[in-house]
Amino acid sequence: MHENYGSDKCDCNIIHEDVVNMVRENMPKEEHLYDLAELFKVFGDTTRIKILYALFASEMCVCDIASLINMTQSAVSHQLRVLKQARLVKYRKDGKVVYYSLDDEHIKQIFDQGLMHITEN
Amino acid sequence: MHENYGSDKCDCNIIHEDVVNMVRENMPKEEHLYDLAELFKVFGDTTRIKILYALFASEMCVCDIASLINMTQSAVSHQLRVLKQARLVKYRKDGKVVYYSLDDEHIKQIFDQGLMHITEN
DNA sequence: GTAATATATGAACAATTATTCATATGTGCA
DNA sequence: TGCACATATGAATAATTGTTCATATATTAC
Repeated sequence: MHENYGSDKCDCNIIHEDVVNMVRENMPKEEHLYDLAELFKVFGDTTRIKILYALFASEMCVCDIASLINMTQSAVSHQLRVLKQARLVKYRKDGKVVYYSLDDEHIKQIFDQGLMHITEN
Repeated sequence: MHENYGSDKCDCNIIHEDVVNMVRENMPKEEHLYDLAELFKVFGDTTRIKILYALFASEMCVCDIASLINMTQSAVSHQLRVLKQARLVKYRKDGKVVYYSLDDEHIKQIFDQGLMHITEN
């Protein structure tokens, strides 16, 4: 917690210095916040969301995923690489076919909470 | 569930039609998946993540937020608008000062799960 | 070997977006 | 009325990114 929150760039006066200091103490590390944003960037694309939801139900090969979500094989392959780099999916090879599956325990809960925000009201 | 998952664009053959059909049945509505991606897009930016984490600790005015995260007042104001449009924050006015606070129950849990993904290993 | 199929990947293009700068709005105070 | 301050906003710019297209790699079957 705390650290690395300067105030060089801000162009206005601090109004409540006590509040700012208190909040600063409770901020997670910059690095964690950066990584968190990077993770959510991965979730911030409809194609990747669809792929992940598909994999909730079953492991699938690239072709089947492309067919399911109606995208080209190339587009799917590019996005699978992003998901793999984010350690969200893993794969196994069987001949020329590559099967992708989920590699994370938290995604489902994150998505469920997200859906609750969307559908509430 | 199910609906709207065609296969016109796919340029390869379905290998496992049974799996594809089963997964298709379990897919949420396209619209929900789109909205979910939109929500995560909002989370997918370090500045907005910082703002939200700050508001976990306390309501804050724009100036204080800018000072805390070391960004210009203008940049913060722009991002607060994005967060407001996503129904993630709300505000109250007191004279010329505008205080922002969280307007959602789920964000914290989403972030906590995200951090668990990041910090595991 | 060759052909066919599944997947991966690099380059290019279009679209989106975060920040900056300048300025507008609105409030309080002298 | 005029000035100072807090915030909002429009336009411009730079950077990022998703898809497409062409092509490379790898495996199977003949």
